Amino acid sequence: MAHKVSKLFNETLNEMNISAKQKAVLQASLQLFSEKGFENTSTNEIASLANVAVGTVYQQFKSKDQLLQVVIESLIDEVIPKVANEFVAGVKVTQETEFGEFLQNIIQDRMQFAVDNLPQIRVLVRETMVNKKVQQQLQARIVKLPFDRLKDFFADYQQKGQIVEWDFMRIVRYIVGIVGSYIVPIIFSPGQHEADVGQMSHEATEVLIKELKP
Amino acid sequence: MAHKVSKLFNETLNEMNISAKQKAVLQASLQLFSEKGFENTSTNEIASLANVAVGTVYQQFKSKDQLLQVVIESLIDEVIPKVANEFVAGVKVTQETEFGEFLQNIIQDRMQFAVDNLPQIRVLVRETMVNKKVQQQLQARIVKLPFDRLKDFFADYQQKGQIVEWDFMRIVRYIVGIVGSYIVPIIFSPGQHEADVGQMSHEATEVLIKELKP
Amino acid sequence: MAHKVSKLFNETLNEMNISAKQKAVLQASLQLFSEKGFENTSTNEIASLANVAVGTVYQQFKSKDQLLQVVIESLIDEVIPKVANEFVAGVKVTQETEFGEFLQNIIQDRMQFAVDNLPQIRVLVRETMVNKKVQQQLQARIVKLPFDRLKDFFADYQQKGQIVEWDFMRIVRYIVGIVGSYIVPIIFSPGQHEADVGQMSHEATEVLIKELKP
Amino acid sequence: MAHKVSKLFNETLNEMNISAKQKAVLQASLQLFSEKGFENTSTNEIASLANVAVGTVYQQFKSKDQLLQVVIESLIDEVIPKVANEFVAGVKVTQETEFGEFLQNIIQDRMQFAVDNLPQIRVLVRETMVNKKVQQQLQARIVKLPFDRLKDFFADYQQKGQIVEWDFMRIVRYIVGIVGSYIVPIIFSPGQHEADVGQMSHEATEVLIKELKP
DNA sequence: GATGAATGAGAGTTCATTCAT
DNA sequence: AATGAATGAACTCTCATTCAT
Repeated sequence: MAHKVSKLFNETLNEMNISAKQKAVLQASLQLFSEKGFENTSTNEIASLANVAVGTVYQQFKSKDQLLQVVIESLIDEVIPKVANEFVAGVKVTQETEFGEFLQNIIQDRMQFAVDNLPQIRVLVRETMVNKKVQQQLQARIVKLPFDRLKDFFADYQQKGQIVEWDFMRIVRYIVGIVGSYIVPIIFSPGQHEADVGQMSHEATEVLIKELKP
Repeated sequence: MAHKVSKLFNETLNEMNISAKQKAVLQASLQLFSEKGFENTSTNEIASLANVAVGTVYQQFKSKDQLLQVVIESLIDEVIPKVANEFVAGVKVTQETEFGEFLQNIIQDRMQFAVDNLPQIRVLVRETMVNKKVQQQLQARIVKLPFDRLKDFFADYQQKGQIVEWDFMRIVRYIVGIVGSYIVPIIFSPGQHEADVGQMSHEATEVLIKELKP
Repeated sequence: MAHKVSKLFNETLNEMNISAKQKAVLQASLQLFSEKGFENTSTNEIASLANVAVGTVYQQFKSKDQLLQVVIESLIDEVIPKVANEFVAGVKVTQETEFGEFLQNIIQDRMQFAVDNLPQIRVLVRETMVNKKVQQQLQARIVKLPFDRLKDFFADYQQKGQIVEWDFMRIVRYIVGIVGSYIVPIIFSPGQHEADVGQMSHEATEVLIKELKP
Repeated sequence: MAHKVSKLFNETLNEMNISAKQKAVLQASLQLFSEKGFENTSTNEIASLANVAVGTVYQQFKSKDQLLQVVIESLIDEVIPKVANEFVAGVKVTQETEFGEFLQNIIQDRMQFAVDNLPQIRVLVRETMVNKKVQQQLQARIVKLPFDRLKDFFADYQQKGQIVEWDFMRIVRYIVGIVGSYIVPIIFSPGQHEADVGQMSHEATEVLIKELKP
């Protein structure tokens, strides 16, 4: 179930009807913005990583800011919904699935996803901190994500009396909080952790099951 | 128990044996780095906010990078330990204090602290994402923070059988995770939330008590 | 007698044996050079006003400079001689025509011509100021203009004792000077004057008759 | 009576309270704008002619456009009024002065002035053709020039019956027209004419006296 | 002939840093 | 110690020109 954002990003670029060079520009931008941050990346660097002349960058994109916008918007408006859809659709659950197993699956999957896509997550996090427009776009997108199927599962477990009768958003908040307590340190310290997703997801599931008991 | 980082930052500057002008420079730097980010702040802006000539900035500080270093180091090596000390020292607990009350106090206090010091937290978070040196410094400092007294309290509650026998770091991780699930959205969306610390800390305590039950 | 330069320019283009697209390029160039000046006009703008791809511009013309050359040369070497010929040929004069009537006709005609063709005159004036080659071309052309018929008329009036025995060029200089004193302000302030050609030519004729009396 | 605009321009710069380097920048700008036109002059060229670093140009002036503005405004709002004042004040005329002598003096003086200051006149002419703001500023300034003393002289000659009873502005128009018929060709062809101011002013005076007879 | 994406030299501009005062 | 004009490397961006399609 875990995806490579870079692959989905490339698919998005393919749908954008731009030339191979322009795609290379956007890929180089994503990579460099992720590695060094937007302000510390020069258009010259982007061009040379993309094997392209500086002017080519500006053929399609009006400014460096617009380049960021396009990269971020692709992530927010194209990649994130795809990721969310595939994630939600990929959740395997039957009438017999215990909540613990269900939760373990979700958590392991999302942790693996985070660990697999640290650079792209970092760009989004960083730009969200600096750029108001990005904040609003991301927020607007998150609100619209199709979590209905997931919501239904949780409602089912609530009806069966397996988990507490809290609001769906509150439950999500705590799952994200506990998962984040493992993932955020990794996001912030690149290359320092050997992330053991199995161990982390096991622990996180344990505590969350306890937390969400009726 | 909650503190104003800016006040502690000023105290730190007073101890640094620098002139009033240089203090103003550091204060202006912290403010502007927090508002616009390091890269988007020019030395001219810093100088003019500090009511000082550009040259004066370079009298004391070798470079703009050093200026950031000094600001960040002051926060990490002076302010954070003070904050931690005062926090830990300020925790009121007796033999009769129930764990719930103890936890509620801690959480409310730290949430209030976070809400009161958003700009400074933002600088640290942002620079930690871009700047490897800052990452290492912050990490090295956190490890050395004097949490022994706190640790003892938790050990006590564990001995009394009031909380689960998890590792202290694991317990802290979950507390930070749950508290973070309320605070992080506020850090990322400046000016959008009316933070109701009372309500938030109440909810967070409720879930954490459940989570930490034996 | 007054002509539209744009019409003559088009005729010139028709004689040039170039494609419709290339004609559109030259027309767009003339228009944009006149509106914004050569340096402030980009080849992209020319192409898009001409509804043509940039490459098409360079199919026919070696460089942007050559484009200017062609436009200017068409004006100087084709349009101006035509204008001059038609003007000179169109002067109606018989043995009975008084000098005043003759002069009034000439002046009114040329003033109307100037007012009708301000944009093209502006291009020529502007480029003449910046571009040495244009200066030389224009000068060389003016010297060769076929003013013989006009010269004869003036010689006739001189023989009849109706006008002063000045050199033809000196007479022309003063006519141009007086007419210019009305027209130049209009050239320099686009859109500010309601040019009353009747009134202006009347005044100019009055003073010139006086001036050219024997 | 004839002045060097460059000297008056320098005086204006001295009154502007700017450093020697900044003065050099403005002088270099005037020179280059005059020689090659604004668009064909690069900030690098200005800096190197002024013996200054590129950055220095931008220390005082926000943009290349502002540099032009400052140069033009100095000419229009400082130099031109000074020139006009000195010219009008310098006109020597007594009750005995014949109109012809009076006119000859004026014309020779202004022709000499024009010939002596061709570069600066060229900048103004050229920018007036391209730049609407300059047009308005120049026009607004010309209207306010203090020609009262001159007007009185002409009124005197009119009362004495020595010249025709035309409106002052109409008389000025024709003087400018005739003088212009000698000067404009020189403005437009730099370095081609050996301007014989004596001969030119003599001819111009001759025709103007005739023209302005009652 | 026509196209327009690609090119890269060079433009205007910024800004961390220096240094004479 | 403080000043701020001066510096120039490096940035973003433009645009005349080319060339594979």
